[in-house]
Amino acid sequence: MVLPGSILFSKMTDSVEEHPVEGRTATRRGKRERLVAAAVEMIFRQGVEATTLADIAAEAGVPLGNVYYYFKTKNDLVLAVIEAHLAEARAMFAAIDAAHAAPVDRLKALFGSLAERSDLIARYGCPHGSLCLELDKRPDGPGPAAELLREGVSWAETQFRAMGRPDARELAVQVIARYQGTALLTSTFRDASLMEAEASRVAQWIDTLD
Amino acid sequence: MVLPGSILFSKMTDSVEEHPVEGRTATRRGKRERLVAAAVEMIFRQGVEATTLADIAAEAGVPLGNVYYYFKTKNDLVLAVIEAHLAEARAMFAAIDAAHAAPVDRLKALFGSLAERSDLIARYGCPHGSLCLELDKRPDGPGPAAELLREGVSWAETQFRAMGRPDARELAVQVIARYQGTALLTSTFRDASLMEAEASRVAQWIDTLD
DNA sequence: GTCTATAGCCAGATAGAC
DNA sequence: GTCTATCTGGCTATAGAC
Repeated sequence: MVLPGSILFSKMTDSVEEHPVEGRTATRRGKRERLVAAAVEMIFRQGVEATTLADIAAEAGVPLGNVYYYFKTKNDLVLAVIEAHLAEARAMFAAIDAAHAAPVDRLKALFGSLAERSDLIARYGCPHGSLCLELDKRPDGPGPAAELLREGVSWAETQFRAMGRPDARELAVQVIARYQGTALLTSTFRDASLMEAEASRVAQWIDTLD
Repeated sequence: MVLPGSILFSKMTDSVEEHPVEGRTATRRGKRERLVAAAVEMIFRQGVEATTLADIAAEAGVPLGNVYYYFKTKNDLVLAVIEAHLAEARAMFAAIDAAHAAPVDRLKALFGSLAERSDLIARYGCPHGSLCLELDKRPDGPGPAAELLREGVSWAETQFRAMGRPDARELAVQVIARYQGTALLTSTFRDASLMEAEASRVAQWIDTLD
């Protein structure tokens, strides 16, 4: 099965409008998207604080000053990054739902795709967890970043509930926590096999619940 | 059972030497320790990047410029913070080992004490995981911070091995990953009950392995 | 050993020509 | 809409009096 490429690996296409009725709109969309894609990439690799707007602008091939035409502040750009991750995550869950009817298969498919990314996770960790943890340290809390984890928990809860589990919520929290914790150890120890081993363990565990 | 207070909650005592044979040494030790304690606290709450030396100096009641008498760079101070956490973690494991002979009880004791800290974890997360994740984003990797997780994995591995489990290493990785992942969700959602629920689940799980 | 003042740098953000 | 040049502030780190 092929899942949609994560936003992390496939840069967003600089979609040139197919019918560029108005040149300005086409250009604007392209630059904005490139900036967000560059920000997603750089923040994934370096974290929010360590990534400068100059880094992002350079990666996107946009002059620094021009960034402020699209985003009033750095934080606005970070919010756009979170939105992009959210949209990507939702697309992935939708694709899994479309490809598999049984909740058991859906849950296994999720961990299968995570295992496929184990190399990237070993290098940079899970982008959702990283964002939540870093933004959580801010005075105003994680804010919208928390949605990144909530989305996964909700989706998993739906699957467990469809399996007839009354403890669906708890199981969903557990399965996401196991993934996030494994991602942390996988990246800290730079050992992709940890995530792969966890994926197969989760698959077995899911079967015992069915 | 009472475990030694974590470095996170009990500030290091500004130990005035009981026999201050030499005034200078006593003062120096006190200031250095206060700086490390303040750094541990501020970095736990705000993260490494967001914490300035001015923050730390103010918290410790030391003039900013004086910090450089004790630490050549900010990074040196961060290393001292990691060392302090390591020492604290080792002390905690030693205390558990001393209080319980059976590995099953030792593992349960660990999660019991983590559950007791659930409120603090709900606010700021696990300091070890936070440090690993943030420093992992640096060009040179997590460096010595990885020891923080390795220490826990090694200790857990020893317990599982004493239980006669040939898969002790894998089990140790799993149990630490479960804790770290739960800590992330606990702090992101500001819900201490997640950690408490996980602690009792782990206790049950440990029993099934015995 | 201690502390004040400040140097030097680099980030986010803005002004304004084009 | 685009881009260069620059302002402003805050941070790490140092100089040097005491």
